Amino acid sequence: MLDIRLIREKPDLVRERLATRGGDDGAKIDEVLRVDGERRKLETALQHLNAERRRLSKEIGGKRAASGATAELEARVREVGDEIIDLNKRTSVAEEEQNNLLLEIANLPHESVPIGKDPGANRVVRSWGEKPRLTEPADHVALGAKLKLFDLERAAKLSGSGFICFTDAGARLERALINFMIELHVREHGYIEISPPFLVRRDCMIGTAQLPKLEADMYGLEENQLFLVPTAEVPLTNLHCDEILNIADLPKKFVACTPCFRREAGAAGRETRGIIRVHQFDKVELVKIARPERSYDELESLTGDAERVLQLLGLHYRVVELCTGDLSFGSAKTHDIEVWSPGQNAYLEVSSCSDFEDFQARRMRLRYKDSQGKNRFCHTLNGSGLALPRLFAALIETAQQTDRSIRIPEKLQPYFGGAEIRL
RNA sequence: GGUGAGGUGGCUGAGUGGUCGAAAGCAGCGCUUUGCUAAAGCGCCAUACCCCAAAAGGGUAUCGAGGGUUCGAAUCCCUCCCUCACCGCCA
Repeated sequence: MLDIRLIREKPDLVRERLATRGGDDGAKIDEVLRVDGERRKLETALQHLNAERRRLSKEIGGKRAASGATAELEARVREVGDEIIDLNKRTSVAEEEQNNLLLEIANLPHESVPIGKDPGANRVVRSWGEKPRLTEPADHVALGAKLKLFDLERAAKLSGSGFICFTDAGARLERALINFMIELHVREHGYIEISPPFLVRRDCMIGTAQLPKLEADMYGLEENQLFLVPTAEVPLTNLHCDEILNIADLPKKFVACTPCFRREAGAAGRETRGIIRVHQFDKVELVKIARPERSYDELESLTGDAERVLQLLGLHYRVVELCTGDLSFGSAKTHDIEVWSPGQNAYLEVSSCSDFEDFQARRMRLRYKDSQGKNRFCHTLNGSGLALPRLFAALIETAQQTDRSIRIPEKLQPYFGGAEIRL
């Protein structure tokens, strides 16, 4: 969330930056400012009363020690106490109202982010490799069916539409990709491997800003108030919530592979063919907790770490810088990595590398002690490294041979235990 | 699931009704001593918020969370959450 002091001191700047996203968060700024003013008034009055009570209570203590009469004083304190209870309630209500508003206001886009309403204003910053020259390429659905790599019909029997059941060589290929990516990030990029819980508390979901806004997209377990993680970003980023880290320990770099659960409410009919958009998928996720000065350097290197996966697999991709209107709620700047899918004849988003600055850290009270001994909020970043089903689809489509067998990229062969897939 | 113990500052840990935002130690910062390092000595060192144009300064809250008792709560009572130990059950 945004710093209330920034909103107070530079409301116009905040409104202006928020307006570039295209939402109506600007209106919430007026609301927050109103509640903030009210809250502070209440708080000040409350503090005066508390001071009064302390003073009188101490006086009673002194008089009692000197065996003086205190009945009159006690009656006065009782009155003050009643007022305190009342004011306290009103202050808490205002505090909560302010906090709830702040939780619903999006992050400010970084100055370098191109201004624009929709994906049309996104900027391709670079691309790598070339589109493979294939004559009449089969798409992953056809390839998967022919080589029995996954079975969507049977998955639907188990769980309904939007679920994947990888089978045989397909399951092995997915596992090979996971191991390949995790090993790469751990051994060559210096990330610490984590195997986190897949169910998290509501607070965590608020911390990384999936909630309150995106509740309709999340799977939750009502009974015990836990949520299925929509991405490993949630447990990884929250790992150090409520902590004050040592500056020497930054940046912290984590990698984890977890299933990701998403309702995809309202996405019906869009990109839903095959395994491109599903309710559950595996994803290797990269998360960094960084000091603010290094934040944007860390974003560049994180993006590079994710790109490396595609380079080693020989898959053509491009990196797109999202415009202000396409930025997710909490992000200040985002690079999407899009791999080429010959079957769809389109680029598929396989990673979204974002810098949240202190937006998430403030929500989860994630701080570090700077060299002056002052506590400051960390910056948090994350990006997929990479999402499995789309990577899987792009890989088999790109690596297909004219007889519809698949040639496994050389770097992946040791993990897969073979050089090709054919029936 | 049952029983018991416990949750205090960056960490360890004392504190059972007022003068406690909290002893002591560790870590950190500054100074002194020193060829350098080490060691020693001295001092400083929680957070958030509010008031103030700002600085200086002042104030309030916070001892897991919420509620209660009381003139007054880290301290007493209740509820919840979490941790640990043992027992039961189970991959």
